[in-house]
Amino acid sequence: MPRQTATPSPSGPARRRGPSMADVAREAGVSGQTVSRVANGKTNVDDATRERVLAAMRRVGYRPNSAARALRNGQFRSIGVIISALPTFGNSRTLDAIAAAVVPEGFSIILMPVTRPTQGEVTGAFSTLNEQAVDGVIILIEQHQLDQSEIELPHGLPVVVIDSSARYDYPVVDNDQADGAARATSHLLSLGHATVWHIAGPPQSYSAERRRKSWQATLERAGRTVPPVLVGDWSPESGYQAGLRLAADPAVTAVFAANDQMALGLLRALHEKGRGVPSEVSVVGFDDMDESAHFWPPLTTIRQSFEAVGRHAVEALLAEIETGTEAGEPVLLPTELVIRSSTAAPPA
Amino acid sequence: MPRQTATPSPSGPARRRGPSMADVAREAGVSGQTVSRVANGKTNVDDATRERVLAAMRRVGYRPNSAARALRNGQFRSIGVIISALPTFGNSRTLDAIAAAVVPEGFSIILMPVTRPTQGEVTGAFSTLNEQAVDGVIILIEQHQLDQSEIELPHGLPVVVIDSSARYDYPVVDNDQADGAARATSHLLSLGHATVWHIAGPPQSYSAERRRKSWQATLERAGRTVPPVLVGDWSPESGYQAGLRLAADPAVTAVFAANDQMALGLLRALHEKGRGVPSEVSVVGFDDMDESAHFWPPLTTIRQSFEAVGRHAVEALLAEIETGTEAGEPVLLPTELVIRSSTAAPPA
DNA sequence: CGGCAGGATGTTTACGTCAACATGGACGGC
DNA sequence: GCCGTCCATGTTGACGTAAACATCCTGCCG
Repeated sequence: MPRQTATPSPSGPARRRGPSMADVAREAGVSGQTVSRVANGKTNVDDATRERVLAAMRRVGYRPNSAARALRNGQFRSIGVIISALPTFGNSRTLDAIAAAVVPEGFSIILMPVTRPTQGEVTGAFSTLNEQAVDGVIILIEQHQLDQSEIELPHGLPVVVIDSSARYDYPVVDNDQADGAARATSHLLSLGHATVWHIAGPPQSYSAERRRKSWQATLERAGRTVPPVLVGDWSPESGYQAGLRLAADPAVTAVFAANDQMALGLLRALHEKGRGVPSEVSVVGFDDMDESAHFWPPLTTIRQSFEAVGRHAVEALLAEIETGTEAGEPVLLPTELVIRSSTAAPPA
Repeated sequence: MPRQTATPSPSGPARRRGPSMADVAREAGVSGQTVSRVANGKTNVDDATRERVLAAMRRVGYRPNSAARALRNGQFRSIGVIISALPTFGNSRTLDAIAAAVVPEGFSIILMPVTRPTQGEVTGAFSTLNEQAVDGVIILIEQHQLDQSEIELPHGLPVVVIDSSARYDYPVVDNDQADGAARATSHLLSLGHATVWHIAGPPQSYSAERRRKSWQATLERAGRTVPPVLVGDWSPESGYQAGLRLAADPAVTAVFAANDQMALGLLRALHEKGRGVPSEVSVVGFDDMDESAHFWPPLTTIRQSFEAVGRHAVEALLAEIETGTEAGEPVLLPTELVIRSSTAAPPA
């Protein structure tokens, strides 16, 4: 067998390009332009011709090349979602809502995960943003994470932020954290509790801070003493640790946890220490996860609508892409108190 | 002020195209090709020239146009993920792992959510697949959902499936469902329980079926009676309903729930009926959610590594894209039994 | 029956990038 | 000192699509 001479054909990935409009045009005996017209549903094409082209498309297995289309039209019909902590309850819900809202508009979602910039590597979001590939961006990470990352938003790129932080220069959509925390606190107060303890989220989180401040303001407005804050990190484990301390204090009769996961850890701590819920201690969470209705006892909590947040964010972003002008006022979606079995009047 | 005459400028969305290589080239006083070479990190460029080009890029705010690149190279450097039920624990975890694995390779993730084909609308995945926009696809939905959807995979598109179903013609990556269910069942048996009840997932789900069969086989191999199966739908509520029935039967001392969420509902039912866990009834789940360690009592469960699944899926897909040949054998990842406090020996 | 409107279809061109080839200058070997 | 090499850089063209413009045909009006 003779030594194989260098083949001129591209050796590597065997990049078979699919059939193009020209192929369809040849097959149907029309010009490429007519194929384009059919592909785009233009009306000024004879029915017979249209049928012929459609048949040819099917025969050769034509699929429009989105890259060529994007190049030609100067539009990608896709939006990026900068996200970290994707598997988080709220984030995955919101992402799902964004995806659902975007599909009917004919846009695609490009995921731009923010990874820790390990040893100077560029983060995913950064490298993707560094090239033109999306028509707009929805930011689903908290302010402090964005600050830490080396991401710089390209000038002129439409952006919508999902967060409550006031520091952003971009349109913002979020649930009304303050509203929810006030509802939770008021609910416990109205049951007759003298005051309400609080397990807060991490202080870097704007949402956590917002909930904490609103809890505090609600207590002060009612003229109650404000107990010291316990600080968690959203995780069940941190709720458990805080709960262990709370359970040891007989004065504690009502606790508002800044999310349902910490509430879960708290419940476990109370059970372990033999404190009855809600007979001795009432607990309110925040989020209303699927699981919360089946915690033991079923958790009273604040429901926020991640679906609505996702929908509004997409709406605002698409409007900005369309018109080139930023949406005006921030959007704050109301929350809802869901009363289940973890709250009751304090022991007599 | 005179009536404004029709401006020749494009009225609509004010589609400002960003600066292109030509702009950078003009600014730097070099040819477009040299800009291209710099942008792609080619070595055969004089250092001084490179610096000049880099500076020009920064000055004009150049970002490469990925559409033009994709068109030119015949490659999109992006992979699609066909997904339904994104907010689900396992799916969001897997998606995150996929995204993380894909970024270092310089690929992007395009989300292709499967929406119910309401009144003949095309689903997201379908419409996206219908055009060339990705180099490969990872399918993260179950066989029966794919069958129901009107999705047809384009011929020749590299595909990897995350599922255990044997019916696929594509490379498959998944956790070893049978392995996990066998571990769970054996664990309970080894504690001294006469037999093990089972709350199964929906029968359309291949994973659910696989777990059920393995549970049954394990019992039979040990010569135990096989109790009737209770069928749930993965939700905590369905676990609760099944649990209500189980709690009423004093013969029940050990239950294997096909996922942690149903186990949660089961726990609630047992508490409500006053049956002690694990003193009277032992419970094992499947998944090892973040929350499971803080259920009451902390749940013994089967941990599966969604991270590994995502990594392997990406690896297989990229290899297929690269070489054009399908990966060979299905990959089954082992599971792990995590023993916590919801299991113990049966009451004497 | 000339002329003209309007619809169907074809031709040209540009979108931004990069492989392939072309050019031109510096340097080393003989 | 001549020629061949190698390297930096420039020029050309093609990827697939669709807007803009050109052409041709049909049919209707005066």
